[in-house]
Order: sequence, then structure tokens, then C-alpha cells
Amino acid sequence: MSDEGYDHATVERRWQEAWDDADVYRTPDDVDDPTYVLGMYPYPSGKLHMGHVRNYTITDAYARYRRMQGDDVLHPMGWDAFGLPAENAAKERDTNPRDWTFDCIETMTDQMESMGFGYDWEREITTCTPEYYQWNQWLFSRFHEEGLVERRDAEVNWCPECETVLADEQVEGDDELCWRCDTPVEQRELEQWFLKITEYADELLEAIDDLEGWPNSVRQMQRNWIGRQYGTELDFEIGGYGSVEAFTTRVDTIHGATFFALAPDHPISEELAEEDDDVRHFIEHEADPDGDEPNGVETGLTATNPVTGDEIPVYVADFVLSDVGTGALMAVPGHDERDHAFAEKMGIEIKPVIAPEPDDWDGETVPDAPDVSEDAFTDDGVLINSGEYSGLDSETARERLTEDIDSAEKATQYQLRDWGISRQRYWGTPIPVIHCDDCGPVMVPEEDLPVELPEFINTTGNPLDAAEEWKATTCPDCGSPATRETDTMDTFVDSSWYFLRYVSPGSEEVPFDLERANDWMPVDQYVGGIEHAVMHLLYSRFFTKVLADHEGLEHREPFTNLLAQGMVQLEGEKMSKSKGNVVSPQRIVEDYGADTARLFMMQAAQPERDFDWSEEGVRSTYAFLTRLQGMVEDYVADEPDGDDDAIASYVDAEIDATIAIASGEYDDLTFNKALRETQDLVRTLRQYADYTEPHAETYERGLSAVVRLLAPVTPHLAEELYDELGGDGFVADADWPTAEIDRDRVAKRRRLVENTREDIRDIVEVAGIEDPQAIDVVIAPDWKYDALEIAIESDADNLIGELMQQSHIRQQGDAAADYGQDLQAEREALTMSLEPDAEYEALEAAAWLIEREFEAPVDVVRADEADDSVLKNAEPGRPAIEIED
RNA sequence: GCGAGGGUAGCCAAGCGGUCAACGGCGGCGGACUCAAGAUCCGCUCGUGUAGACGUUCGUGGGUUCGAUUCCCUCCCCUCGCACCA
Repeated sequence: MSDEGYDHATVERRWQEAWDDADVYRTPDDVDDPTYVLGMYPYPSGKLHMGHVRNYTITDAYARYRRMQGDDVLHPMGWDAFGLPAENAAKERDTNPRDWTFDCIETMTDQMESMGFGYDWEREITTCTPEYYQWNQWLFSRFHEEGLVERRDAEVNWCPECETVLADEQVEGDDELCWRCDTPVEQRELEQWFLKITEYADELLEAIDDLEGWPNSVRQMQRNWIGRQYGTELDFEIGGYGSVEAFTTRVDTIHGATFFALAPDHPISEELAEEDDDVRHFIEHEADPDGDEPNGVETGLTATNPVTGDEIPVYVADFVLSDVGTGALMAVPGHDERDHAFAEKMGIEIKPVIAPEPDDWDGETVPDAPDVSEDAFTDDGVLINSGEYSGLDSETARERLTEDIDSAEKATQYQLRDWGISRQRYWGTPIPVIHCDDCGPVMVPEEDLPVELPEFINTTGNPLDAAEEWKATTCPDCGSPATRETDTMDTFVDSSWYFLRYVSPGSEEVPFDLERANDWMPVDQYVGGIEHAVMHLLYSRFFTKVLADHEGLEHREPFTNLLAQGMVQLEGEKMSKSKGNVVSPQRIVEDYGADTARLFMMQAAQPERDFDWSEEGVRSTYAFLTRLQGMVEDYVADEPDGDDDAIASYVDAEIDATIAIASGEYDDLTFNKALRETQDLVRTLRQYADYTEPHAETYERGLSAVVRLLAPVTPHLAEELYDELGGDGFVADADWPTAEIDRDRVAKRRRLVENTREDIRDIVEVAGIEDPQAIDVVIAPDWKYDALEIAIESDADNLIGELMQQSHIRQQGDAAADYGQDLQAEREALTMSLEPDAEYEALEAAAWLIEREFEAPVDVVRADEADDSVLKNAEPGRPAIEIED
């Protein structure tokens, strides 16, 4: 396989060293508003996988493209270096997380260099260093000062395998599995640190509308996650227990509330459990919040409907969740499916109070009740059986009832919860707090930051808890003996602002240089996996907003354009170690080179789509590069001296077309299309050289354009070939090729040529012409172009009449009338063709393609040199064809 | 159930009101080159057709339009996210 190809190893090594020596990818601090291109930084697991390669090839190609377009570019890389796997690996290998992590970083850095990724390594950041994580601590203190940190008892998700707390976002699926290890998650009550992201819920939600550079899927996922709902909070009196608050979005159905339900862990349920055996038994043994079946137990209590005064039975039910709404609800089985199911099961009354709005409703008449015995009617409609509210529409009734009921208030509920950042693990940022018996939890003063991690202790629980010496300290407030907080921060804290740190990675006084951040931010193009759609991308938005409000950052959103890249699959399946269907990037680089791997990936599919890895595809990509290399070599070794003829002009026009199209596609990050065009041009150039002695200047211009168009994706070979062609400096710094041509004309010209060739093939085939002797291609007369233009612009009913007003058209007599009829028939679909001269030139330039294919001389003929009988078939955009056999 | 994105010729996949029987790739067929194979190059790949035509096609069934693969609605199917959410 690879022994047939070019010497990629030598080429790649040579240019990697040359780039390194010349510091090609450095972004100086004094550049003005660079284009900021960023890939989500990796967790240093030890090896680059195909997902990384794809992700970073996308950003690298785009960064290189922008640089060649003349932009200053910021394209940094760093390491999401804290996290549990390092701890586990350290235990397995009897080392410590720090050494293991830095080993991994070293390996992965080498792999990234071997892929040819052009990063400014001077800006590298590593989150597990005190130089970085001190700023997590500093930010935590700042958040605390601004009232955005809270410590409270919380029922938390606990993973017994990882021995740590998980955020809601880290619990996956119906089975509630840990996102890292797929262990079922348990619930525990612990004192936890929270960042109050809910304070920003409204802005985080509303600003999504303006994130036009983000994929809809991600925007929608964030909207769902925040889950804002407008409704009403109101009190129900429960005999003996006072008033209980319930939340409802459908207060218009309150006259149909036939029972009241409490969550099993609602305070009243817990109180009841102490005296009522049935309730206790239900809560402890029967309640199954995860089951499909709604279960419940009657309490014997009643609640008073604040509108009707009715006494309705109170149940403890497992379908009521304490963290949704208020953990207590008024149940309306007539108009809520879940309440309906429960009422049916328990034999509770089902009462319709909303009717579908009749089509011809007058706005007053009270319609007939719907049948809700089998199914609830859950849409809005018109109130019935609702006393003075009957006859109102749902919307109005909700307003009125919320006003009229004493205890009722408009309320907004969110699904978004505050962000619990406490983790009971070692390898993370220590939360900078000291616990004092007298003063309680006290922030570590800024001058004492960072709180550095102690040496790793290999133990089953939290190593920080075992670090006795480290734990013992004194209270910053009162000076008495005190202990350090042993929780560390969720690593998503690190990644919520790392994109700001790249701006000034060495800052010792501040987390980031504010002035530069204001100039350089936001990230223009962010690229990463869809798995971060909610967590990382939502937290980063939150941090950015807090920093805007309290630290003078002048941007409220971190990422202008977001690309969620697709997966690299093998036979339609996600590559994964457990399935054993992994293709190693390292092996591909060894066998075919980084350029081949990069080019294959970028041309295989649009970046956001999944695609299948194919060894066959890799081989043909490699063959393509080898061929290209040969073409350049041959050209340089023996420069051709062909004429600047029609064929050269065809090739020249194709070069322009390719540049124009490929540039547009690079702008849109649709590398696959840009590369397809570029590869087409290579084929055109080869055909050219095969067919005739090329015109040196034209041919070289083509090769040079190809090399530069490929340079963002295959940087090493592009450097090599650019050098061979005599380019100055690095192709990485070269100017992007330019073409003064618009895509519309390109498309028209190509279509004309392609249609003409197809027509000739059709004729040869259908007419059974074995061996064509000569082919004439005849351009339509000028008057037809004029007629076409008139037909397009005219809105007259009688097109023929309109045409005949032109004397030079009228002179054509029957021919004009015939063509006028044709135009009339297709009137609405007409589009302007190229001008006659442009058509002549395009076909003349493409004649060699036809001659080559049919092995017959081709004559492109102007209308005034042709017979009238032939001209009959010629139209603008469609020359007449005469084949002699 | 809700939401988002999809369903295009043997397969993958573009197009997203007329230039569309529908770009491109793979696979298949034929041809050139070669002693041969590979690579490369040139065609063909819905049906019919002895001069560029016609017919039937873009999940299903309707609709809008002079005209729909492209816009609207119904239904079916796929993928992803959320979900006993009050």
C-alpha cells in the first residue's frame, strides 16, 4: 500500500520542523481583533482518537484558510486536565494523577504536532496547574461576593462507583446512569456548593434566539433544559396542616380539581407518615417514581378548593415529584392525562370543565361538555361548569382566576436547577473555603490563593479528606483552628472560561487581560461534539454573562458560531473501544501520512454529518496526493512550452471557477465541496497535459491554485509543492488565490458546455452514428438573444406582438414568429443566457473536449457564417449541432 | 407524549419553486492504455426512442402555483434530545 505512494513521512517531518523554527502559528499579543478559531480542548486521556482528529482538522483548516485570507488568527490549544480518570489511572498504575496527566499531555502534544495542527503553543493552558486553577478559586470568591454561590443541603446524585456527586446534567437516560461509568446513580443528602445559574435563567433562555450562528438542535436542547413555564401559584388549605402551595399552568381548570396530591417526600407527607401506617408503608415500599403506573394512597385529609370551597381528598402519590413545581398539585383528571389515569385507578370523580371551542363560537355561549370518561381533554378551550367563569376562554380565565383568588400569583417555573459544583474527589480545583466551628464556612482570602492540592494519597474515599496536615489550618476571620473544605470543583468550572484564558495565558494578576479579551472575544468559530450541547455550552454562557455583569467583560455570549461536528463511524457504528471497532489515527499517519488522513476526513462529508471511515477511501485519497505530487514534479523537471490557445483559455477559466467556488465553500466550512472542486481542477489539469502540450503559465497557475486551495487541509504536502513551484516563504503565509468571476456566470458557462456535450452524445447515440466525421456547433443569431431578453422583461399579454415591434426581429419573418411561440410557451421559466460572444468563446475553448471524445474535428460557428436551415435549431444557451457521418 | 432534524435512483449523498431524469462518490457495465493485472483516462448505469424527444420518478395522500424534489397540510417511518414537568 504505502510503498507505492509519496514519501509522506519525510515531507511531514520536514515542514513540521520548519514551521516550528519559524514560529509560524504564533499570535502576538498586540494584534487587533484576530479571528478566533477554537476546538473544544480535550481531556488528556493519552491518545488522540478519530473524533479529536476530525474536530481539530476542522478548526485547523479553517484557521489556515482565514490566515491565508489575510486575517490575524488566534488558534490555541490546551488541556481539560482535571478529572476522575486520572485518579483511577493513578491508582491502577501506582503513580499519581499529576504525573499520569502530564505523561498523557506529552504524548498527545506529539500526536497533534504529527497531525500538523498549527497551534500557538505559547498560549497552551493546562487546567490542573495552580497557575490556572487559582483563577477558578478566584472566580468562585468573586461569584460568592456577588451572591452567586450558595451552600446548602441537597439531595444529590451520587455515583457509588466514582464515589462522587454528579450534576443533573451528568445523569443520563431513564435508568439514571452515571455519564462516565454507566453505574446507576443513587440519591444522598449532602452539604453542597452551588453556583446560582438560575439567576440567569431568563437571559440564558431569551438570548438563545439571537445565537444565529448555532445549530438549531443545540439551541432547542438548551431551551428545553432551561424549561421555563408560566403558571399560577396558589394555596389550598389542608385540614390540620394549614395552607399548601401548588403550582399549575392550568388554573382555568380549577373547577374540575377533584383531588389534591402530594409528593412522597413533601414535608406534609413525611409528617403524615409518622402517624399513619398506610402512608408510611406507601412511601417506604410502594412509591415508585420511575414506574409508568401512577401509585398513591389516600390520606383521609381534605383540601379546600380556594374557588369553589369544595373539600377534595388529599393523596400522597408517586407521580408527584418534589423537585417539580412545589411538590404538591391540584389534580384535574378531566383535563390532564396523568391525573386522569390516577383518578380512574382510584375511582375519583372526573369532571369536565373545559370544552373545545366550537368553530362558530360567538365568544359567549357555553358549549356542551366533552366526553372525558375515557380520555382527558388537554387543550385550551371554553370554560363550562365553572360558575361565573363559564363561557370564558382558557386564556382569559387564567388571568381572571389568578387575579381573583386571594393566594394566587403569577409564577414562573424552570426546569433548570442551580449548578452543584461540589465533587468529593481529589483531582480537581479545591474549593477555597475554610470551615471554622465559630465562624462557619469562610472564604479563603484572595492573598492566600491558590489553595494548592496536597500530595495524592491512594485511598478509597476522598484523598483530600485523608490529607490531615493539609486539612488543618486556621480560620481567616478569627484565627482559631479550622479545617479546609475537602470538596473540589466540577471540571466544567474549568471549561466555563478557558477560552478567555487563551487571551493572556500568563497573566499573574488577573484571570484574563480584560482589554484584550474585549478586543479578541467572542470566539468566532467554535467546534466540538454535540455531547456538550447543554452542559459545557450552557455553563460557558453563564460564566460569560456573570463576567460581563461584574468584571467588565464587554461580551455577553462566548461563541458566535458553533459547529457540532459529526461522528466518525465504522460501518455505520460509532467507534468505541468497547466494540473494538477503533481505527487508530497513529496507524493512518504512519501508513499514509497526516495529510491523507486530514484530506480524507474533510472530503468525506460535511463537518456536521456522521460519516463512515473507509480504508478504500483513504487509499484513493493517498493516491490522489501521490499523483498531484507527480504532476508538480513533472512540471518542474520539464517545463512545457505549449501555446496560449483556446484550450489554455478553457483551463484558465476553469481555474477561476474553481477558486471562486472553493473560496465560498471554505467560508461556509463546507470543506467537502471546496475539495471536490479542487480535485476536479486537478483532473482538468491532467486532461490538459494528456491532450496537448500545456501553456506553461496557465498550467503553473493551475497547479499553484490547487496547492493553495489544498493548503488548509493538507498543509505539509502543500508546503512541499509550493516550494517546488518556487513559492516564497510558507504556503501557510501565502495569499489565498483570487479570481474575478462570479459564480453565476461560471455556472452558466459550465452548463452550456456540459449540455452541448450531452446533446452531441445523445444525437450520436440515438442516431446510431458509428464514426462521426465532423461536428459543427452553431451559435444562435443575435436577434434570438434580443428576443429572449425582451421576453424575460416584458409583461405584455401578447409577446409576439411585442417582439414584432422590433424591426430587426420582424425582418426574420416566420423564424421570428416560431421562436416567439417557443418563448411564449415557456414564458415563466425563461432565464437569460450568456451573450453570443461569451457563448462562442466558451464553446470554442471547450471544443477540444468534444474532439477528444468523438475523435472528430469540431467547428464552432457564428450565426452569420451558418446556413439558415441549421440556425433554426439554435437558441441562446443551446447551439445547433450538425454531425456529419 | 413534546421538541429538533431527516426520508432523493443498487448504496452513500447534493439540490430546497422553472436551467432536474435530478451534482458528486461508491458499486456495476462497456471502451482506451497494457503481454496481462493494477493505476489512470473516456462513456453508460429508470423506461422507450435511427438528430438533441417522449413517458414515469425524489416516504404517503392531499393542497397552493402557469409550473413542486423544492412551499403548505395529513399520515407513515428513521435519528437525536427532553419527559409521570403539574
